[in-house]
Amino acid sequence: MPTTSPKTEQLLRAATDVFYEHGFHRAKVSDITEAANVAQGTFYLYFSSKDEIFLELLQRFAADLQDAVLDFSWIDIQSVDEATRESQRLLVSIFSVCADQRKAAALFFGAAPAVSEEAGAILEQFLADAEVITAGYLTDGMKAGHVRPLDLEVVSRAIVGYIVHTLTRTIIRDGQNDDFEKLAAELLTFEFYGTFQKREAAP
Amino acid sequence: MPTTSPKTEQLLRAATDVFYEHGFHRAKVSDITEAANVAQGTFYLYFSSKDEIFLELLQRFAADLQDAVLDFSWIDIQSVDEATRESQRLLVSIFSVCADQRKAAALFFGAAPAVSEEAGAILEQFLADAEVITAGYLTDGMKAGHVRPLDLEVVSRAIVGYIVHTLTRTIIRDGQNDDFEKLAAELLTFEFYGTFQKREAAP
Amino acid sequence: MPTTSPKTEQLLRAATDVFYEHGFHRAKVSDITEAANVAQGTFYLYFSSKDEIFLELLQRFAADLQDAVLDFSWIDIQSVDEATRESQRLLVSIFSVCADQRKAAALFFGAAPAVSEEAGAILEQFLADAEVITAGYLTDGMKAGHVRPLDLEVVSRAIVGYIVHTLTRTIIRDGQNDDFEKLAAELLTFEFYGTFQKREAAP
Amino acid sequence: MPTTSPKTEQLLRAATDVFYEHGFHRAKVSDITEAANVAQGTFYLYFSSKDEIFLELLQRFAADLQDAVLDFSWIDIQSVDEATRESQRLLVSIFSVCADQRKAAALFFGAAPAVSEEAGAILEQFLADAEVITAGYLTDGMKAGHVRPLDLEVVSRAIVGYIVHTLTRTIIRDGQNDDFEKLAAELLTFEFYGTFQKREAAP
DNA sequence: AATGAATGAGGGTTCATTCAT
DNA sequence: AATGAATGAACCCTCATTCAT
Repeated sequence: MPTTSPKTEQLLRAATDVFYEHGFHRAKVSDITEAANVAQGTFYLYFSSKDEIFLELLQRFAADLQDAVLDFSWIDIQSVDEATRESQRLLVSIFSVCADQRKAAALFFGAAPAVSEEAGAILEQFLADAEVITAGYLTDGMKAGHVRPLDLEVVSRAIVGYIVHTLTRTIIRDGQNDDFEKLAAELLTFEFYGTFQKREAAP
Repeated sequence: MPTTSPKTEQLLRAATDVFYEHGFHRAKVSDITEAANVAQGTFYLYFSSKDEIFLELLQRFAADLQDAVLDFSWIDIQSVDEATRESQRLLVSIFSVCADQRKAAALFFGAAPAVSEEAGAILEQFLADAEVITAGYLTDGMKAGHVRPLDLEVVSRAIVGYIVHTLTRTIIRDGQNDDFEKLAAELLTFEFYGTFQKREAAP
Repeated sequence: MPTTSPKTEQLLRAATDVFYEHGFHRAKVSDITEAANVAQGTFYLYFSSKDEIFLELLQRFAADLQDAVLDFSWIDIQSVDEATRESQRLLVSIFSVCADQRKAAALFFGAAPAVSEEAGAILEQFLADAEVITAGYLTDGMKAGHVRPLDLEVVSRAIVGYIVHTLTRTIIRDGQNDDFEKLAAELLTFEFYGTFQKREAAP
Repeated sequence: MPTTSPKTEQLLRAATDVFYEHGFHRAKVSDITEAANVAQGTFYLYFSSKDEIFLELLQRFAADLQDAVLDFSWIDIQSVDEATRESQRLLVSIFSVCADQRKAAALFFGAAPAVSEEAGAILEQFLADAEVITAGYLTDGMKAGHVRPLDLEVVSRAIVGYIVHTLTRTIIRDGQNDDFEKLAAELLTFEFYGTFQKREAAP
């Protein structure tokens, strides 16, 4: 039912604000319509239920995130430097999407599973995809010889974890909005080289 | 109001199950009392509200987690090997607490912010503490010369992030229940050495 | 407000279908306009309310029924045979109107009182008229000597009752659509002679 | 869910009054609870919905009617006089049930189909049963030789029709409350002997 | 005349909490 | 302490009606 029309956008914007402010369950449909300056009944011309508008919210944000991720390609990456640069571009891109849509991002990462199975599944799918993609590029790196042997499942999940956590806390919660390059660089250095000063014997 | 009595425990156990199963908002107080085999009114002899029992749940779990973390001490750690061993012990300890209380852990990491400010604050405090502790031990490592120069805030948050994400997905969601040593070792190798094969120029 | 225009007819036809299908209260004005292939607002150009179109519906049907009844005249009836023939013609005529407008008939006899006082009053008036007319022809019959002494009120009501019941169940509900002569004949035999084999002592 | 308890009865009584007064669709659950002097929520401890209490109402009334009808038995009826007396007893019994529960009777015969398929089906079943029973006793009468040859379906339906119509108009609408014997006698004379003065040639 | 988007009052139902026993 | 029946505030959603175009 959710089409694209000015009212749809208006309601989605209002809903994002209201859900972010009060939480999905405490938010009333009338809060949303008030924020969108329309009558209560108007809501149901554009969305069939409170659940649906939340889902639509998530799906749009998830799509934007997907776009940021898929825009990035590992093909034709030759050198480590290139990989680093590309990885940085990817992180910055993800950070930007979340910074631009802070409230939607907060709902996506923080509220989805508490709302409904369906909403939780959207986040779930995103995380699963992210882990698969990460595992894929680790595999490529191993084949190319840049990446050491490691447990793909464990490490790819850890990588997704540090990114998501940085997103939810630094970008979304704290609202950090600049220096994404520096942030990404610091994180990638951690990912690539770890915390140790020098590598003694590779374990 | 929550004291310790058999009924209190009974209700907390039931609440954990019910909240985990249905989610906080869909769970009814009557679901909890049914699961606990007491009358509905009895609930209010032990807890003053539905919110309160959820809070109590979180606080108990948070305390257990704290215990696991605080049990671990960085004092008198001399060598890298020792640090590695201790770090592994810590991770395994955290994993065990979450595995033993899977449902409470799921509510703690997944549902808290959606329930109330107060509940969210408990998780928030835990994560903040974890980041501080992590930053502390990175600082120690830097002083001792094992840890390379790095942005404390960014990296400590990243470290907490990969751990929490592994907890919520591998331990809590997937229910992995053994091989914690191996899992911890793999993660620490990632944390210490990163993903790269060899360190070219340290950036 | 209801005038006669193609749209008025279109809407009335659609309303008949929709009310019959869903019942007055479950039927939405938008169902009617959809069925009539006009916009929702158009409805209110021709009818001032949902109640009004229902009323108009009933009134038209009631008028058609009236016509069928009034077409029939007791004047100049001399013999029993003639009375029988005329009565049969009347019944067949009533049956035909109801069969031709099955849905309107169903609404008239079945739904009117549940919709509004005013709607109920239309049916009420029809039944009262029918009883009066019936009493009138019984009186004529008594004067003429064909009809035995009887309680006019009770018997005329009983006569209207068996006819209405046959209408609502055989013609309207079952949709029987032919052999009205036979049906009418059978009913009139019942009305005139009762069920008994032979008349012992007239009570 | 509807059990027998003082509150159940209280609510059913109140619902009968309110539905009779306002009609099912205009009646609010809060009207019922006010009339029953309980809080709105209490309603849902005893009935799962507004539809359900209406259904329960109908079922109880239908059961009472059934009882009145089934109490009556054609077995061992030898003479016409006996049949007449028994028929009269039956009618009086039905009349009494409807007079004692005028409002429920009005809802049963007048409102059921407009409320829900399920409610309509209860009335439908009652009428169908009544026709079958009537056909049965006509058949017996034909075998015994008292009843003339006739179309069972048509005449049994006509008989049910005159009774139901008398019920709904004389007993229920007008509230006639005495002289049921006389009324029944007059009706049975009509049923048995028809309206004609004397039987000429049996048609 | 015609449209169809917008309105907003209204009501059924849920459920956390209370309280008489 | 324990019960569970009773409470009533809260809220989602429907749909008859209006109105700007």
